[in-house]
Amino acid sequence: MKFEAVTIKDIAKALGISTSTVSRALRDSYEISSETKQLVLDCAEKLNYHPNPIALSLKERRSRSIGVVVCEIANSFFSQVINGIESIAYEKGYNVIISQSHESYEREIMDLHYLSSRSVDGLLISLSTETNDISHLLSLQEKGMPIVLFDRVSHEIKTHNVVVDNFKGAYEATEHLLNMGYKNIAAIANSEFLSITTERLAGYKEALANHNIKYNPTYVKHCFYGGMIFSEIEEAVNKLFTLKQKPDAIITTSDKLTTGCLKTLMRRGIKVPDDIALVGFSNSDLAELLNPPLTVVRQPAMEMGRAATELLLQLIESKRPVTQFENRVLTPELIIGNSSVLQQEETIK
Amino acid sequence: MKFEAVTIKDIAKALGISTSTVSRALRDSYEISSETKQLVLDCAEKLNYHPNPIALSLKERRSRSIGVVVCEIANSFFSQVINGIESIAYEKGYNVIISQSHESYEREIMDLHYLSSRSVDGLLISLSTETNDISHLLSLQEKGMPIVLFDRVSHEIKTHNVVVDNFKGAYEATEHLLNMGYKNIAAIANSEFLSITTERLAGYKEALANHNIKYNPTYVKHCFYGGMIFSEIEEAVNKLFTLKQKPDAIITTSDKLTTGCLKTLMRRGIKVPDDIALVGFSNSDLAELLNPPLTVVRQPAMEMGRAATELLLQLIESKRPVTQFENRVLTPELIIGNSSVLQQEETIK
DNA sequence: CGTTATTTTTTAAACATTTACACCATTAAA
DNA sequence: TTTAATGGTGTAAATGTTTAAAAAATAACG
Repeated sequence: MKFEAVTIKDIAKALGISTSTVSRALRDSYEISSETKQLVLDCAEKLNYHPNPIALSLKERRSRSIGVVVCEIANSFFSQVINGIESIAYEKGYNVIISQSHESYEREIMDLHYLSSRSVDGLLISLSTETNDISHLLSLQEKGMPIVLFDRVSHEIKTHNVVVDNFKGAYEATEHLLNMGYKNIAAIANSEFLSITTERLAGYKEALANHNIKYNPTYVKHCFYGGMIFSEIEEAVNKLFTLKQKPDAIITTSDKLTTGCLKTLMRRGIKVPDDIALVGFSNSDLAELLNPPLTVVRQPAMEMGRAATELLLQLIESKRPVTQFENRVLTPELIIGNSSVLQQEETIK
Repeated sequence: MKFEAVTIKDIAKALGISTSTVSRALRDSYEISSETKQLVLDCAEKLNYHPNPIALSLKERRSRSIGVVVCEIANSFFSQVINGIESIAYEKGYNVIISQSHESYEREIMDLHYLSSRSVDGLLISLSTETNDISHLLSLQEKGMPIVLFDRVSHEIKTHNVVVDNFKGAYEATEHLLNMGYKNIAAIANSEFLSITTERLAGYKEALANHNIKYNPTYVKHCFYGGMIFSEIEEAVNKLFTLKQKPDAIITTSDKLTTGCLKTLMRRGIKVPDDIALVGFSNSDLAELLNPPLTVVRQPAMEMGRAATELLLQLIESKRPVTQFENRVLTPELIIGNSSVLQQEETIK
């Protein structure tokens, strides 16, 4: 049922020469006379010859493919990152093999096993929420596998990183809320394991401090699965609303948390921003269409995918072992909607 | 820089036996004595042997990977489909190589070339908007490449298809608008080339006919690039609003068109549903959070991906050539929001 | 014409694996 | 005792390609 392709042998046989001559002619080696070259090229053309990438992979011990592990494909942020990855990979003749960890540590390990056994030439990974031990990555790296982390990174592994300035994103979002007159700002954040969580919360705290607002730990709720389990978010919101001093604003630190939080508020009949303001990290194209149009911190996701892939290919194609690693930091963008702007205060600036 | 893996040879050398014995022992061949088997297995374990899939691919002339071509990854519908594809592929030990056509015929051809030269074992494809000639698919199929089409299909190629009941989805959406009292229902649709367009418009027309509303061709606007170019949608909306008899409702036939249309209406300050109602095909998770909560036709995207992959693997793994092809039709779901329900008429039913 | 230098081509090994076939002991049957 | 069958293992070829090394063909030169 498989179509058998034309091989170098077929060309050799057709022309009555050896396969090595054909091989060299095709790669335009200086050792082959130009007549023979032309002959081979014409014949290859005529027979519609295409080199077999698998045989090549076997020979060269490289597959010209890269593995990607994200927690979920169907997520605006990650699908945009993948878009960026794909664009560079396509350009450079690599293919992209994608797998999802579904935020599970176990699944992440299996994915990595799978990808490395499929002999990808390198790996792009954004850690799962459950991952706080990265020895699986370290051992892969030790065996020589080039790895680049993006978004959810770890400083326990020495390699290229691509992240957004999470501190800045959260700082600006929080400051924006403060400028709008909000004083009791709660945060709904991801798992404490994740780099994005600590960095974003740090920005949040710093903004509070700089505006002389005391940091209140009960205002910070963590959703371990980042909203993959919806009840997590409901619970976080509920807890915030049972506090004596209810918050007047919420900042959420990821796409799923942001939309999940809005959903919960809407279902509970809580008006945004009248009852409570909301600002969140989100890469949804629909932020401005939401009710209310959402103030979001938007990450240059596509750019992140592109940068990570470029760095990875650099690692893969480097002749000598790389020891100097780059930590590329992209800039997030605060897009102001109505979810953080009280109607009557809209004139405040 | 590449880590050299343990091979069957290393095991053979370590135990002083031949590679063929090792190979057979590992695949648990009946020809090998159980002592030898145990010896080999233990040794393999100890050396952390993993079979080289590339060598296997070369030998077996199959790569255990499938190629996917969609127009865009960062799109709720397609990312959900990919999620489904990935889940089945993972289960069955195949990997998924994704590429995007970006709605370009030329790019689609290049993608297919690329994937087939990478010797994927089969292809899953949803046609680009520009594709009205599928000879590239036919010639691939002729060479023995198993192909399954989904969502945007063509009846010019005999193979498995997985689609949603587009007629029904559009019919029910239109009928819903009619039931809500709307009479002048416009449609913003994709390229006329696409199967989804004709099927969905057919459902729309049939619903009108069954409610004794005359079909008005000027109410139907096509966006060739399905809203990938935003101005297309603006133009379509503008044209509808310059008609003498302005429509009182719009039905949109795809994700991008739906959100794009809502965006245009919002930017123009047109109130939905007060000024005009809107119902659209969409797989966004955020439909209920939009302003207004959108009435949408939702496709079982994940299910579609799963079904298409199952059918493809069936083709790939079939011993004998398959001649009976299945056209699997899934059922869409109409989710009613507020975008199609006039507030004062909310009681009408 | 014979020798050397140069150009061109072929041979063979390698990449990791599978498998038809051959081989060699045993052991059972004749 | 010979023959045949059986069980276990090794040899070698095959998958498609590259490449070092050997070989052959050609050219140059005295």
